[in-house]
Parts: sequence; structure tokens; C-alpha cells
Amino acid sequence: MKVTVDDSTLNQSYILDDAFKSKGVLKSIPKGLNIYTKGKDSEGFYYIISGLIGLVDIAPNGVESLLRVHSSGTFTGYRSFLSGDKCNATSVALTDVTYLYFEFADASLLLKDFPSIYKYLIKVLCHDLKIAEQRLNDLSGKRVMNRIIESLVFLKQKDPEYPWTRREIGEFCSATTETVTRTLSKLEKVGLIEKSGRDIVVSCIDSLLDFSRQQEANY
Amino acid sequence: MKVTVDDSTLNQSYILDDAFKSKGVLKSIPKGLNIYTKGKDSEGFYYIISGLIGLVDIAPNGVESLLRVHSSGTFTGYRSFLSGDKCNATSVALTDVTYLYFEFADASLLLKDFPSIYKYLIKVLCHDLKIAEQRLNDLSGKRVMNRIIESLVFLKQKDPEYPWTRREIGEFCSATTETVTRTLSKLEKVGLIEKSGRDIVVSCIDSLLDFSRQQEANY
DNA sequence: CGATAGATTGAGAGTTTTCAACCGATGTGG
DNA sequence: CCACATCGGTTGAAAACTCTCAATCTATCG
Repeated sequence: MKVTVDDSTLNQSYILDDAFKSKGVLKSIPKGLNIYTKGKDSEGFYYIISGLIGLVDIAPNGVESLLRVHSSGTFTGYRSFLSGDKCNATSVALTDVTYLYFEFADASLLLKDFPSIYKYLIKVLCHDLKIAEQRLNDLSGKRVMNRIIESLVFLKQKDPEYPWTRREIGEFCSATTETVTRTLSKLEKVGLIEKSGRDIVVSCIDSLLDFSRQQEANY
Repeated sequence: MKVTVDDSTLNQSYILDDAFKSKGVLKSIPKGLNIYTKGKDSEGFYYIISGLIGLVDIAPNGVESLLRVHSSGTFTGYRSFLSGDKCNATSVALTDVTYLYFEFADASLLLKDFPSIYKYLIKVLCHDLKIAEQRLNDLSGKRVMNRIIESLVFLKQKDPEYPWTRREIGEFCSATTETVTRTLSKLEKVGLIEKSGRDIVVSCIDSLLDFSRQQEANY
């Protein structure tokens, strides 16, 4: 939920050099299908050329959660690749996606041949852990409204074009779609957001975040 | 909350070789003090010789959360070190702690001189991210009772000797101490745990987890 | 043995969810 | 280009969890 826009380089596209790019296999997948599925063995990782990807998992009660979002110009599937683990969650195409698949028998090979990519992935990993732990902290200490506001800002920053649904926002911050709807309606009433069809328009991120902080104050 | 005992090597002590060990500065700190504090610049990382460390953060409303636990034979402070970031949370000594401090100007130096340590830390990082995201998933899809049960098992596995308090268990899974108390009382009534003074004795982890799964079924 | 931190218990409050019904947007086939 | 099907969004009322607050108890330790 927390919005951290520091580590600026990590929020920008990573530009692949040609030597590395040529190692990748070009693939594409339509909206709704999975790039990889929880439990699968990892033998490589992916670079998103265009489109948007969600990393999702399902709780035993059937509730889905949106763990991460990967936008174009970034990677996905690196956690399991770097650890040599099985995939822990499922990578879903939220839009039609074009991507490069990089296969390596082992993470050490990547380190040997393309150290800069390897090191970049480590930074991403560190950043992901930071975000995940911030979200854990937020889940215990913040009311739904603040979680929703911050998630909205976070997701909109990840992809301002994509029409995030109430469901996805809720899956990102542990709220039901009904609660998200109600919260957004309140925010619209106060003039902090607008609705355009189903989409949500955030005119001024700062006033939204100010409002959120204000709410926290009288928690 | 989820208990994953796969990645077995990561739950064991990491044995330092002498060459590396000699680079470390021996330090110790009494229970209750911080090894490092949120916001601090990172210039190295730590290896715990004895004792137990908690990584904590505080939500804006003042509620503390227990993000990670590092026991003897493992490292702490590596996330910020590897990313070159500031520390994101505070490392508290839960007991008296003896540790080695390893200072490096840069993570690349560690990789160059001690690649095996570097690679091990990457695995740990991957594992931490996995756990953190499992916990995020659990927080949206599990009731307090299950979160408490799984946290109890998890923490007891991290350190079976340490008398985990209701507060700490609650801070780990986003519950109040009162709720933890009530839940533990129920579990005691059913014979799944025992209390010995303030400490909690888990005689059979498996029946506890079975019970948890059973609860999930009729969610 | 007293002091203190942690644990327990109860009653009441409050946030968020659940369930159910209905509405509206989007997009597709005729 | 319209009609309809479908998916997503909205709203309300009721229920359910979990928390809050306050009082009391009890380990633990100097």
C-alpha cells in the first residue's frame, strides 16, 4: 500500500543491450492466460516488452490476492529463477503481453555471462522484499480506506493507462470489491477522484495522499 | 503465517569459513537494544553468533509489527546492504546477542571476494520474499485463529527455546495480544497446546496444523 | 516479598464482510 | 448500428470478526 517512489531507476524501464536481447525467445500471450503457474519448476525468467502482468496467489478460502504487478520494460519470474525454487505464485497477463523468455540452466550462468542483468535483478528482489514488508506493516496498522487509497496510487503509478478494477484493487490490499466501491464513492464525493466509465481518474495524487495521512492522524 | 520447511538449508545455521570469519568484527548487545535502526545507511551486514533478533517496523498508528526473525547462525541486515538502500526496519535484540559485523563499501566487493556468501544471501533474500508474500496472501485469506496457529508454529521453529510472548505472536500476524490470548486458551482447552508459566508448549505440531487446515475447510 | 511486565477475561463497540438484489458499461453478433 | 449478453459496479441491511477498554490476575525477577 505504501507508495515509495525513491529507488527511481527501479520504476523505469530496463533497457536490454543487444547481446542479451538476442538470447531471448520472443513470445506473446493474450489477456487472461498465465505465463507461468504456481508450482512450476523455474528454468529462466521473462522480460516484458509490452503489456501488464499480475503475480497472483490464492488463499485456501478461495480469495485471490494480487502480490505484485510487473509492467512493460521490467522482468518477471526472477524470484524462483534466482532461488532455484519452484514458482510460488501465478503470473497472469492482465492485458495482451509480448515478452522475451530467457532460459538458463542456473542463475550462476547468468551471473557469469551477464553480470549487470544479474545485479539488476538483485536490486529488484531487494525492492520487492521492501515493498512486501511495508505492505505487511500496513495491513496491521492501517484502515481499509488508507490501504485502498495507497493501493490506488501505487497501481496507477505502475500503469496509469490500465483500468484497474475494484476487484484488483481489493486483491492488492485485502479488501472486498464492495468495500473498494464504497470507499471510492466517498472519495469521489469529496472530490479527490473522478469516475470515467468504470475507470478511476486521479487528478491530484498529492491531495489524495494528504487526505490519507490526515485519516491516519485520527486513527 | 504459512509454514514452509522446504528450503531446508535456509533453516539451518550457515557455517562461516575462517577466511571470512576473520573479516568480521565481534560485537555484542543486550536484550532490548537495536543493532540498527530504520532509516540508517547500510554499510555492511551481520552474522548472529548467539541470540535472537527481530526485525520490526511501526505503523503510523503506533502498532508494531514483527516482520522477520533471525536466529543464531543466520544473517541480518543484508537486504539494505545488497540494495545499497537505507534500512527499512529496525533490528532488535530479542535476547542478549553476540554477532559479527562485516563491513563492505559495496555489495560488489562481497561478490568478488566471497562469492559463496554472496550467493547464499541471495537465496535468503529469495526465501524472505517468498515468505513475505505468503504472509500477505494469508492475511487476506485467513482468519485470526489460523494465522495465530501458523505463526506460533513458525516462530517456535525459528527458536523453540525462546518464550514467545502473546504480543510478539500478535505482531507477527496482525492480531492483538488479547486475541492471541483467547485463541491460545481455546487451543489449550482442545488439548493442542499446553501452557507452562507464560511459555507455550506445542507437543504435536502436526495435530496443530491439521486442526488449522480443518478450520480452513469450513471457512 | 514486592514490583513489574505480561496474561486473562468480559462486555461493548466498530469496522469490514457477507449476501442479495439491482444497475450500468462494454463489446459482440445479428 | 442496435440489441442483448456479460462482466463489473453499486447499494443496503444484517452479520461476523476482531478490537478496544478496563479490570483483574499471575509469572518472573531483583
